[in-house]
Amino acid sequence: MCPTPSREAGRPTVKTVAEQAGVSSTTVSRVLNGKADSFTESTKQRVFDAVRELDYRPNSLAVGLRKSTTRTIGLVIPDIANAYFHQIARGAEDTAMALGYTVIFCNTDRLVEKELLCLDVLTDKRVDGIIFTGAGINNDRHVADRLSASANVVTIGAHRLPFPSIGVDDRAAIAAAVAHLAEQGRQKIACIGGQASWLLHQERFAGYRDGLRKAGIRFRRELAWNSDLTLSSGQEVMEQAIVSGLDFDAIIAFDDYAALGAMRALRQHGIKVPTDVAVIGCDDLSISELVEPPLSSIAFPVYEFGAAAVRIIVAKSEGKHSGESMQFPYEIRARASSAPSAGHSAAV
Amino acid sequence: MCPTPSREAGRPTVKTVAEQAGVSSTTVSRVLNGKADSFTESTKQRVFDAVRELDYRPNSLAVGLRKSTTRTIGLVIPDIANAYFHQIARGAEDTAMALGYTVIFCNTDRLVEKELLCLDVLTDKRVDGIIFTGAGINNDRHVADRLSASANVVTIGAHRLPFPSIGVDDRAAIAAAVAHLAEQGRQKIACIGGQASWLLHQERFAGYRDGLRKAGIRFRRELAWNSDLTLSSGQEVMEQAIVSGLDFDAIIAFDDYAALGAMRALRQHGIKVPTDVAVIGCDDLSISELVEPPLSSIAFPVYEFGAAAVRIIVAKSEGKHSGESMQFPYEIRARASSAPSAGHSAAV
DNA sequence: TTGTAGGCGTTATCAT
DNA sequence: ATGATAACGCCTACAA
Repeated sequence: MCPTPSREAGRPTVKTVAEQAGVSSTTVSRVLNGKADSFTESTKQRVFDAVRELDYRPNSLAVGLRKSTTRTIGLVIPDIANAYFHQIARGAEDTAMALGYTVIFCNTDRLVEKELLCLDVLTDKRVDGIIFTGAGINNDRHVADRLSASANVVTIGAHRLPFPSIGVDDRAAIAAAVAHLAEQGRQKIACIGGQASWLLHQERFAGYRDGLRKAGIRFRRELAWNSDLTLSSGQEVMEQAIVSGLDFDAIIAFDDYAALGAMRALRQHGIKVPTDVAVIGCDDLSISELVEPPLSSIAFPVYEFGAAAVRIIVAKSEGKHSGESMQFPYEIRARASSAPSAGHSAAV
Repeated sequence: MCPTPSREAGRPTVKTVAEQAGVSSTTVSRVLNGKADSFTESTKQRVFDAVRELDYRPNSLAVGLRKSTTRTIGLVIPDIANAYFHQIARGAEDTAMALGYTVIFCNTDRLVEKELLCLDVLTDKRVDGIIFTGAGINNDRHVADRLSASANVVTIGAHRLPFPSIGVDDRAAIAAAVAHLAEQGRQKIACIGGQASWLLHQERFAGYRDGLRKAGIRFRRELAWNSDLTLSSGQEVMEQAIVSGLDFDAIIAFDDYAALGAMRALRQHGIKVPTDVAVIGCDDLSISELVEPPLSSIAFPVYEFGAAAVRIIVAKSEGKHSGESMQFPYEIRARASSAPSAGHSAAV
């Protein structure tokens, strides 16, 4: 009448299985956990049969309580709706799932209170580790203060936290982008940065100046603009620059959203990209190659960031100490927005 | 020397707090859970002080085990990297966090095995409910079979599962989009659909035919194309149609990605949008208004989908039975791709 | 080769 | 107004 055992509240426990199999719960546990090779075949078989018939699955709450490890990883993200974080999330979840781990995620909007709340919630849930992304914008003292130094944490992106970190050489990446623009014969290269207090901005801004210096171009303060690295903010800043009558023939934005906003402002003023102004962004969002003209950008292996973070956490959690920081390569994706005849890619 | 209590493995428990406060652990638990208003002020105070000093936070594993509720919600998504799901995820997480819940998410790529795996993992973790999104593509029998009928599940989008469902009237939405194209004077309206077996496709395709009928346009089989509703698939299908020399002056795609792919193919063939062909998509991804020309689309309150799903689950989980299905309004966002002088919006 | 008993941290029941 | 105790489901010494 009811062949498939229902998955109601009253789910079977080790005890149920033990009774059904006619053994003790110890035996069930050991068979299921692969301990003790020394078991009668018939015993094992009876246990497995009972498990199948009852559709038994261990209660991970109980397991977690007992073993104080939950095979769960917390992912702290500013905003899952921001394209930059999709691939991180995807990489993390894929890898976690493949390793038998689960991912809990929280959005912080870079709000300190929310960051702390997330940290607390995750700690309460006894996650085995936490991936902390997208900061380097707030001062992150509060994070360090809330976490024990021995916590299993990995940061992604520019941070100053005492944990293994994953990312790219932001400074060199931006410098390479500037070099790319210079190679196209651009000499008046402006930059749309973030806010001066952001660690991320500081790194990339240093790269911008490096790039100019190496290209033999003098840095001009009036061509270095600050934004929030959002679409609207990029548009605004560009608008300002145009109406101010500033003279430039190229733009490097520290973020694709800002670059897209800038392109929109340029279009509205009838300024042609790349003829009049070449544009290159940063992060290579999936949108970027869809706009007209396709936006050049600096690509990072973001999926790998998430995957690597999980691997580091799992390794440490399982006793293998691999907990090192990692630097990934970046790649300039030259498209029509910065190169008359686009298409080539330069990796580092 | 060490003012901030460290959060090492040896975290304080109720017992620790009890000792520190000079009361029993029962008292601690009751004070903390707001039971028993009948407590000496001094007792309460001592407990709260101890909690603060020790930085005590309950172990949610133990709580979950005891109360068999985890304040955790599972979010099953085909692919978090697909723009359609960002706002769902965001809406779900925001709402969950505000209600004191946590979200676990898994990507399934619409693979049956992965869907089942997710379901099992979430059940093992004793989540209080599951949000199941983006199906109506697979036959979802396997999902229903794996879940107890009393499970706290909410589906988002076209499904045939015996659970409360959230979405829009897909059929009416597409019909409205066809009406919009007809209003622009378009008579040869083609459609880029999904696969015939997809529930989602069936609904929207019915809407396409409804729309044609109401506009007094005869349905022509050769203008109804099937795709995977991806960028590349949309591009391919469009390519095919063009080289086949088919005659059409408008396109409705059942998904923005497909529409964007189609626009790319049109551009490559020098066909002007909207002059030669008007295009409208579906889902109104955030990308869509960034391309040139901006893509018209049907917008759904996707953030609300996620939020509402969480609210339904939480309500049911906490005993209030609100578990009803919900239909949200859609809105035609007419932009330059379908309207010479774009800008107006028609909501329903 | 297998079973018994205790405890992970919490809350609920029953006393006092 | 507060405490002792048991139980949630599991794993793991320690015994046999």
